Amino acid sequence: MPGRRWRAPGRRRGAGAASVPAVEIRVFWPLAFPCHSRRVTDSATRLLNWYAGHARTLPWRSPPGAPLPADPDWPYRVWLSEIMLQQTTVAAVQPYFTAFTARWPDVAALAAADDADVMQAWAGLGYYARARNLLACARAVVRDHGGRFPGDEAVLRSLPGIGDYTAAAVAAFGFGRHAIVIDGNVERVTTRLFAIATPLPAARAVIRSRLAALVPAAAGDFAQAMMDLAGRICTPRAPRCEACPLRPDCAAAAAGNPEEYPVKPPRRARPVRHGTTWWIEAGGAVLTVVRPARGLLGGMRALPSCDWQGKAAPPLPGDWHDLGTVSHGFTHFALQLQVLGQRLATRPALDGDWLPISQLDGAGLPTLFAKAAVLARSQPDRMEAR
DNA sequence: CAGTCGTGGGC
DNA sequence: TGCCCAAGACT
Repeated sequence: MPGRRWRAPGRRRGAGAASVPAVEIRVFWPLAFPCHSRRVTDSATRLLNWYAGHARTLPWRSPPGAPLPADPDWPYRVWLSEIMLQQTTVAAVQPYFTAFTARWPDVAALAAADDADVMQAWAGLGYYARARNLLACARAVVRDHGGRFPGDEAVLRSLPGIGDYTAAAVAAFGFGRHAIVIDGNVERVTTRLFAIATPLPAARAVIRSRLAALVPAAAGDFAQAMMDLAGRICTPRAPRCEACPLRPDCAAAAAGNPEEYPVKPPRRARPVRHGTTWWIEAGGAVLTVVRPARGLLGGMRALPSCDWQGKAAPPLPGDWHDLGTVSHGFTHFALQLQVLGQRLATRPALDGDWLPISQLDGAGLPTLFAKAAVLARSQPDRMEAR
């Protein structure tokens, strides 16, 4: 039986994890679903056995085979991590997750936070709509759900910033519910496993139905295992099939072309846009603005700038000094941002906030404007006071 | 459906 | 260097 093949992982963390008896762990295992074929059940078991010995240790993850942490804020931590992990690497998320959970240890604390503080804390992580939706979601949980995250997938799905993937992930990882968790990792492993040649996104219906027959009772561990497998073995390029527990089952490996999955539509060329930002300095302070809530870098603190789609007039007349150009790549276009600077004896009457230059590093500028600020500060002699 | 929305790392 | 990529959601 599958349970006998399980062995205790080398290292474990979390309350009570080390004392969990084998018999208790076994109930999480995919013990013979009548609707599953033998082969599919074996695939899930092979993956879980691999995961038991190879799971990454992450602060938002309970160890393989372990019961859910008793911490009442566990779902909050899972949710926070999943929002941060959307299109973002584990390495990039970790310091932000640590900072957020230290500063806002539960959903009520986050819901009570000032918008500006959360946006500032999110600065540098990207996709800033996530931060706006993060606050909206925390406040909805407090207002509509008594400060406790719902465990039901459909209810989770109705909250701001939570789509199909995140709803399933929070239900499975945060509440131990049975859910079909599908992200880019799972898509890659699944399309290779079954050699699904339909291009994305049309392939998603097939992926879901194939996966539904594969997910065992331990749905959370299974999904985490798929992600670790995708990150370390079933990688986008040069997959290490020789080390893969699913090698015996994998149609793409058998055909010798795992790298050809998933099939994606051709990418559009990324245009280059040109824009201007203005460094306006007076008395050791620089003028900053908060960008409109929606759109690119929405809601973030920034330097005054044009919309880099057309011409824009400078916020004040005078002799502008060319401080250079910043190159920055966004998802669907590249930006060449010219930085023009002017140092004034007194602050002109302009909308925005004057920040001491010494405090700019912690001010929560997105990377684009942080680059522009570095450029401006690196050549103070280029700007003459008038 | 297809476009919008960041950033840093790897090759 | 330039391109692809990473635990997607929203419109």
